[in-house]
Amino acid sequence: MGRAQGFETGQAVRAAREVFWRDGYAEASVPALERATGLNRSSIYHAFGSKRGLFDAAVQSYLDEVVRPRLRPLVADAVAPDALVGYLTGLRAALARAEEIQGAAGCLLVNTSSSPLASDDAVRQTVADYRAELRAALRRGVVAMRPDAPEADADRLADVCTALVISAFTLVRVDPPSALHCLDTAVDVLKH
Amino acid sequence: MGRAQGFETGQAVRAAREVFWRDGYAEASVPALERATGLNRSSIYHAFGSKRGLFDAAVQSYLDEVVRPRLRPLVADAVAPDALVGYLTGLRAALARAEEIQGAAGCLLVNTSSSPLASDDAVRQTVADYRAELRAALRRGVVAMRPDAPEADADRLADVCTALVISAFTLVRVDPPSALHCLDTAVDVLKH
DNA sequence: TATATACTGCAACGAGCGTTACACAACTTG
DNA sequence: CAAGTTGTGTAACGCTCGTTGCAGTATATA
Repeated sequence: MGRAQGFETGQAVRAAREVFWRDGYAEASVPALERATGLNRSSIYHAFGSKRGLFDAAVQSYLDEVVRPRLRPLVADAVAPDALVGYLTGLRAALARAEEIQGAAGCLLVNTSSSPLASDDAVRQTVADYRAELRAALRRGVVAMRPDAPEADADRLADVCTALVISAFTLVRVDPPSALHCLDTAVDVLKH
Repeated sequence: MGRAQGFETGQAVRAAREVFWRDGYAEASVPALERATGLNRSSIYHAFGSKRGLFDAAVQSYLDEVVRPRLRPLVADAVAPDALVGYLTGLRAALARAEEIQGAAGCLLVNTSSSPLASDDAVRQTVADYRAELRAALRRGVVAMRPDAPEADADRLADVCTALVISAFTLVRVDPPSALHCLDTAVDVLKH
């Protein structure tokens, strides 16, 4: 009963996500979020309670719609031998693309981890979980690639790949060539 | 001629540096900088012109007093074979220590690279140079460790180490164990 | 000692922030 | 059709931000 919501929630969250992605939590102003979502403050605060509530929804949407789809081939029942290389090259293309499309660059969660919001326990947990998820997926890719390698080698390779990916995210804004080079190095490392 | 400055510039910059390090540029408020440095706004603005001027001084001080001293053994005339491992273990200790002492964590420049300030050309250049400097130093360490290794191997090892170090910086705030593990992995990789 | 110069304290500025209050419009339910 | 509930628009709130003006103080030079 009552009036129906005049906008699609998922679409609004997606628009807000881009702003948080580009500007970070603190520097994403509510007026900017209004503009991006096309919503009035009233609608935002009614639907999400606060700026932080919208951010949390954006993070959830980021995990569900950006991170996990990209990692899916690495957590499938049967992981293809070249799934990890495919992930890395796909990510490379995405990083290069994101650079020119708009300001949103790198990884929303990695960006967040170097901000004061990282002191928030909920955020900290989310980012830690994300890192563990990424690492576990990459490890699956390593194992699919080299089924006979010792566990210690798989662990080490997974750690190295994870670090190279995170570094790429970190560097995209300030040094895009280095960022892309990180992912190339990851592919290179996997072939030795 | 005229009245002498009542505070030591280097000391004030060092105090401000900690605040920027902990909170980032945008979230470091001028009142917080006043408190940390013990200076009045007037003194800050007279000496540094603006908040941004103080930040630039803080970055310079960070490079001169934190980054370069730590990298010195790696750019000496004769680099010791275990200089790189020494750097990594020293950094590990520093990361673990910084966690408990105060909020300032990770690397001031790496933290900055995931913030909107990274869009500033001067900042971007500084961070890019820093990354190149770090990578070059680590490469020297690799070469000192394995004088007979092919160039391509040295490059790859240097890239991997650089990425592991940057990842460690990125993760310190949200997942300290993983951050320390990155540096352990770097040492591990160097021994294979 | 007189004068010019440089540093500091106090107070206020305009602007933007995130948030809230309230009235009105739209629609579902009885 | 009436009642009740929910979404939207307008306006303002109190607060903090970075910055500036200005008077006053301390020092170096002449």
